[in-house]
Amino acid sequence: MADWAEGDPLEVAPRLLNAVFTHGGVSVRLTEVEAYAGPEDPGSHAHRGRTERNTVMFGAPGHLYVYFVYGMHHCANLVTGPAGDPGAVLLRAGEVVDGIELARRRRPGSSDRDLARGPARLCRALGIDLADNGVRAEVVPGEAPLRTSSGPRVGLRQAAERPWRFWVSGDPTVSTYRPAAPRRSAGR
DNA sequence: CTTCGGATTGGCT
DNA sequence: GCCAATCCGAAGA
Repeated sequence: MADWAEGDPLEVAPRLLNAVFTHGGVSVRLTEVEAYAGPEDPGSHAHRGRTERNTVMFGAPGHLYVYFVYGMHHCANLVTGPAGDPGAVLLRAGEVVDGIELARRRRPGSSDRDLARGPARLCRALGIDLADNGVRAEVVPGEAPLRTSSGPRVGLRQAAERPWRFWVSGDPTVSTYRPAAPRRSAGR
């Protein structure tokens, strides 16, 4: 991997569409991603500065930033830089194009379409967990999609209006958009 | 197809 | 203590 996947995450994110990401014996063609900029992006884990969890985001581009959410799920980002800047792109969904038998075993009961349709599902299908935080990412460019779309990022309460989610228009493996779930107010 | 609520743990204030 | 870059199953249209 090289220059094409490094730099401003807002520029890298659209280029990752149709690229093939391989991990744990499974390959996916990426169909949906989200850009997370540096400390100035209120939606980024890097917004409040460097901590033990997000250290990888502040390191060299080309590595995976993996984190654990909701007490049960993992999500994977490609760190893009630019160097010294904690930019990253969340890998939200893809189509399994190799190693599908292995992916099916990791996600029993799932249809092929749903194997990597969603950031936590993608991690499960590729066998990604915290042990993979900081490892080098294996990504090769693909043909530019005929059409792409962009819109608000999913599940965020901060900076929810920024259209920093990118996907391949009309692709069936793109996850369905859901706004951030409002938290139940106290006392009931 | 849609909406709704529960699961479950680590990170941060 | 509060909350999260989510998923799944159940129930309704």
